Amino acid sequence: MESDASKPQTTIEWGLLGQSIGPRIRLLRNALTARSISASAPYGLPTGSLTVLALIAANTGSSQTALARSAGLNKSALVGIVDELEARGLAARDRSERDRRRNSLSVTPEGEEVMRTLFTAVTTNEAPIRDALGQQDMTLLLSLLDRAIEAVQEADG
Amino acid sequence: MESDASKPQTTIEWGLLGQSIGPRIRLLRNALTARSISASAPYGLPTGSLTVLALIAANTGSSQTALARSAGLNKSALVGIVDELEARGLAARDRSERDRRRNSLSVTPEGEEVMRTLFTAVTTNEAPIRDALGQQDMTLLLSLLDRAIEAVQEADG
DNA sequence: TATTGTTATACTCTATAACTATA
DNA sequence: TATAGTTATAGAGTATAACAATA
Repeated sequence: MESDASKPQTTIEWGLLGQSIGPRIRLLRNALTARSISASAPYGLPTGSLTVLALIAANTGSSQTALARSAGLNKSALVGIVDELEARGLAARDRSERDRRRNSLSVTPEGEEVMRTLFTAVTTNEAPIRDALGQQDMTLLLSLLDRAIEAVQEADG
Repeated sequence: MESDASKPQTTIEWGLLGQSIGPRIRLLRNALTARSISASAPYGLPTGSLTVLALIAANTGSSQTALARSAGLNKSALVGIVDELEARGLAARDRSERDRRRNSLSVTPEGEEVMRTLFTAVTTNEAPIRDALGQQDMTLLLSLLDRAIEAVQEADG
């Protein structure tokens, strides 16, 4: 890790969008995705799979529609992800007894393991941010993001 | 605007990823993109174009490579965006005199106008977030995001 | 040799619309 | 009729690799 004083390291000049959140979110997403792909490629799982896996684990028995809403995804988009998780034996689909239209989702023991392994990759991935912000500001950032998420979800109905 | 007490409106349970920034960024990006598309569709410009336009305006004479780095994009990805902006007469490419490999980018007067029009769309787009956070927390969120961006950019070299 | 911009190409992610099976 | 999940399909966004022009 070299400290390179030759880099200007100026904050990006956003111009008219200086007070807008969109461009920043996009940039961060691109950067994190790029890092995440190289980190999780060995496991052959696409970026969003771990998120879905974690959501299933935290909401066992959830339906796919409910899960899609939590993940901010279209229900169709979720099908393929769950397909893959199921094919790898990481998650299970069971028909709900009470409403046979619904799938009841759960994580398998294998899924739990993979989840934890990938979790360390994510943590490593985000380490630069965590290090730069420190524990306190990181927590603050997360809570502000949660409030932002809540706001857009409410706005979109 | 109805206040609907019937909605549980619980914060999403991220489980293992409760302290991770990635899933939240992804979700916000999806939500904002969806809203942004419906907002800017009348102008026929893809989501990222306004960001690039604003960056060009704020950094007149910038090269494409420099711009790509600022926007967090691959230089190849930027070519198509600039192509479109140029085709619509919103931005101009001129060969740099001092280094004839480089393009010197600038925004046309027409581009300035479109930029301002689209800016109002973006502002409307993000209004729910701004309203929910208030001016102070919004500013705080933006500055934390900027620090996060700086951190990942430095980490990625 | 190294860098800027370009092209060709392919892949990931996500959405829309139409379908089925249940309710 | 309405909802949960599925399929088929299409589109936006982005990256990699190879190339030409210039340094």
